[in-house]
Amino acid sequence: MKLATWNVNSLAVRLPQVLDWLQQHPVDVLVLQETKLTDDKFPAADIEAAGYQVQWFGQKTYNGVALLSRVPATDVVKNIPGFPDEQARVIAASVNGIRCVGAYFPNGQAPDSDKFVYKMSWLEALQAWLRAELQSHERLVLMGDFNIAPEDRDVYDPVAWAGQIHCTPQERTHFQGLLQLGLVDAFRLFEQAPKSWSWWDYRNLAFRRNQGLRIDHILVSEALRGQISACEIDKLPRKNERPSDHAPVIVSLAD
DNA sequence: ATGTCACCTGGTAGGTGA
Repeated sequence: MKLATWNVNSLAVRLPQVLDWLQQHPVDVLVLQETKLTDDKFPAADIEAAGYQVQWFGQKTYNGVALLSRVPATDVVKNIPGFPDEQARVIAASVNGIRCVGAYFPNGQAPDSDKFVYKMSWLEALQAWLRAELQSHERLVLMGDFNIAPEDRDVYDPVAWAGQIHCTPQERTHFQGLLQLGLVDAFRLFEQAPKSWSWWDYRNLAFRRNQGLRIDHILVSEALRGQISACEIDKLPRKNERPSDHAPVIVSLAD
């Protein structure tokens, strides 16, 4: 079984690339972030024609998430229960006995901004909810755009980025808090090339220079850890014409 | 060089968010 996450930065723009990518990588589950579509505009028919079930949860202009699956997803949850939020950031569902949580974590903008305060409270709520969710769902995968680079080796220039958004101690502490729930960063279960990133700024020729961050992650629960056989970032879509600024991340589970 | 992209409003450019 394969699961993947991809921040597509507008599904209206990127739908052809998503469908192409699914043909090349027929994963069992794909969660999307930054669909940027209201629910009435979501291209469900095109996705279903490609052989996927789909659940979606969006809003105008910003945010928006979706969960695609080969087999029907059940017990769908949208956003964090008990955390009222006007922003559409989370979609969760059970697929093949695995609780799949797709999330678009707040960006946070800057450590001294109101958006950072929101990011911190959102992270608190996420952690509390996942702690409970793990009680009832031993086999759980949390994946998405975390907007957190967990360690300096996840940053192309850790000195320049020290204390900056995605790299603050507060954000990194929250990431560690997720690990302390019993989740593990699937990417780091395997030997990886140095300077492996999942996001490159559109500016500054950042992709050509490989100046990026690893901020898209797949965390798996302890009950699944022994089944994880691979975790990779697929850089190829970032080379497309009109690419998303993020690359997909894929995890493979042995049956 | 903060050198781009996507989306909005309200027009044919400017602001916002990432």
